[in-house]
Amino acid sequence: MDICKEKCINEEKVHQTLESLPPVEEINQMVDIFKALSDPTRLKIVLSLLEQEHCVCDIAVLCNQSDSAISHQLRVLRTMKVLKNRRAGKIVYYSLDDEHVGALIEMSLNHVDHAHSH
Amino acid sequence: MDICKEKCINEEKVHQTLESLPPVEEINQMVDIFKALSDPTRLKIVLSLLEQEHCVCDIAVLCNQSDSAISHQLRVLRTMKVLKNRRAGKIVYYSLDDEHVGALIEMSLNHVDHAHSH
DNA sequence: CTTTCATATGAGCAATTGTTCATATATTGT
DNA sequence: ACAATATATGAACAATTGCTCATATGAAAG
Repeated sequence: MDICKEKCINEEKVHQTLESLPPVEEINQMVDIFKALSDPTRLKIVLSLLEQEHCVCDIAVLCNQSDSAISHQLRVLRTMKVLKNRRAGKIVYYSLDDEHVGALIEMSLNHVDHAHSH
Repeated sequence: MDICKEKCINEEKVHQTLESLPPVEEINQMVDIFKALSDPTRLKIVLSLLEQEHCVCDIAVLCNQSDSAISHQLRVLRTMKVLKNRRAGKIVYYSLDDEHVGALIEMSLNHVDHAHSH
């Protein structure tokens, strides 16, 4: 918090912004959600599950990836509480476990659609 | 598109979902935004710039990082068109260049606040 | 024009990530 | 009990990432 001397720092502005920042804990949780969606395979998985559940095998087809690769990524998303699963015999069905993820994806679609007018 | 035989695949459901998926191009752009926000330093930078512009030096203080590290990350965010900058003498001020990023962050804060009730 | 200060950049390196391959577990059918 | 099938997991490895350190650029002041 001790903003040092002899530098180009605008202490006033820094202090203002410092107060407005969320606690570290929250920032890290936000990072985790973004990280979950920041890989093409994982994003495709989540996109695939927006409307209906799917089994591992179907998700692998949808993502053009091996069952194993998908299983690894499903574990990541499960651990992050983005997805949940239910077992039906040999088959395991995955579905969304986070109501907010849909909204996040919607926003990112907005970003992409209204492409930059630079 | 040729969904193979002899497998546990539910072709019906896979086809439905396949049609609902955005084109690869769009998915990659979405991934890029999420990637931009999926690092604690970069997210903190963007959070710091939500309300007002800051110079590189101030951002470094706000993020507890070296000027160099911040400069590297600012370049990443500039390249991704998340930030823009303006020069005032020796000092360079950075600010948001993407109206949608604010909304994205808002959504992720929602996610964090209404913490999972599992 | 030389020095100083703010920022940018390149090389290098440790840490992390996403996949493959081999193997394990779980459930069903024979 | 055993084989077959769906999913999960661990080790290994290449690729990517985010930082540091040294150095370069660009602007103001002496």
